[in-house]
Amino acid sequence: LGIFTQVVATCAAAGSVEGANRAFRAAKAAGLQPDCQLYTALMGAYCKGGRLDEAFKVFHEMEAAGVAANRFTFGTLIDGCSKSKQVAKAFGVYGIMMSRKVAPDRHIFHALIEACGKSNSLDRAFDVLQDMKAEKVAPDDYTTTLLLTACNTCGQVERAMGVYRVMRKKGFAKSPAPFTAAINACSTTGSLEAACKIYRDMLKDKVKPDEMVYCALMKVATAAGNVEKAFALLPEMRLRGLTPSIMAYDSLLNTCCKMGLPERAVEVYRTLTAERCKPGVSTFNALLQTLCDAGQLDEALGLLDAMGREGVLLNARSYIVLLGSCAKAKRVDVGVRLFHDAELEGHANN
RNA sequence: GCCUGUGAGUAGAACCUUU
Repeated sequence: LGIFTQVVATCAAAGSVEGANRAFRAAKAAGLQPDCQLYTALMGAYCKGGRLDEAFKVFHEMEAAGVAANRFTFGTLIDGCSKSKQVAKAFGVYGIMMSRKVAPDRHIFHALIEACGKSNSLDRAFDVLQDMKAEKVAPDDYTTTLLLTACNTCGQVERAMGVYRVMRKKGFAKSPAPFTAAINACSTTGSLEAACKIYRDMLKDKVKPDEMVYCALMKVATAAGNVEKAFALLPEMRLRGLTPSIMAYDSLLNTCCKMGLPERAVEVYRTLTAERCKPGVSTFNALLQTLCDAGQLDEALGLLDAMGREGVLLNARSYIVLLGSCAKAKRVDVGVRLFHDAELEGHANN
C-alpha cells in the first residue's frame, strides 16, 4: 500500500490524474484493500487536476468501504474546494469534519482562509482565524501569508498592513514569505516607501530575503515609476549573497516594458546572457513587447534568431505582439509570413 | 537488546495556461 500511495502521490504532483488513477486501480487489482492514505492520495490527484466532483466520488467510495476519513482526507478536500473556488463546499466539508469529531489542524484553517480570499469574503477569512484560535491552533508564517494574500486579492491594503503590524508585534515571522506578501500589498497603492520599510523590517528581524522578495520590490518600484530603484535592487541582492536568476531579470524586463525603455531592456538581456541565465518565453515576450511598443520592429524580429538559438519556441503571446507591431508599421509581408508560422505552430486559433 | 529505514493534504513575486 505504501508503494502504491507513493506512486499515486507522485503522479498527482506531476499533474497526471490518469497515472494516479491507474496506480490506484493497480493496487486494487493486486488484491489490496485501499486504506485512508491511498484514498486521500487519489483525491489529492483529482483536486489538483481541478476535478473536484471526482474527488468527492472517491470520498464517498471510501466511506462506503467503511474506511474512516482523517484530517489529511478533509484537508485534501478542503484545499481542492479552495483551488476550485468552491467556498461553500469547503465549509461544508469542514462541517462534516467537525461533526465526525476530527480535530482540525493548521492545514484545514489555511485552506479555508485561502478559499475565503479567493471568493472575496475577507471578513470570513478573519472569522476562520478566530475559529483557529478557539481550536487552540496557533497561527504561523503560513497563516499570516495567507491572510495578507487574501487582503491583497480583496484590495484591502489597510487591512493587510494591520495584519502585518500584528505579525511583527508578535514576532513570529521566520521566513520571507509574509514579508513578500506585505510588500506586494504596497504595489496596489504604489507606495514604494512603505515597501522599503517592510524590507528594512525584515532585515532588522534577521529574516534572510530571498529572490521573490526582490521581485516583489521591483514590482512596487515599477508601479511607483521608480526605474532606478528597481535596477538598484540587483546589486542589493548580490550584496546579500543572492545570485539573480532569470526570475529577477524577468522582473526587470517587465519594468523596462512598463516604463518603455527598450535600450535598458536590451542591456538587461545582455547581462542575463553573460550571467548564463536561461531565458524563457516570458523573457523574450517581455523583450519583444518592449521593442514593439517602441516601434523597433526590426530589432524585435532580430530577436527571433536568438530565440531559436536558445531553443525557446514562440507562443501565441509572442505572435500577437509581433503581429500588432507589423500592423502598426504596415509591414504586410512580414506580418503574413509570421501569421503563417503561427498557423503552422498551432497558435493561430484565437 | 540496540541501531537504522518505512506511503497521503498547506503559503509569498514574476511568468505560463488564457492578448
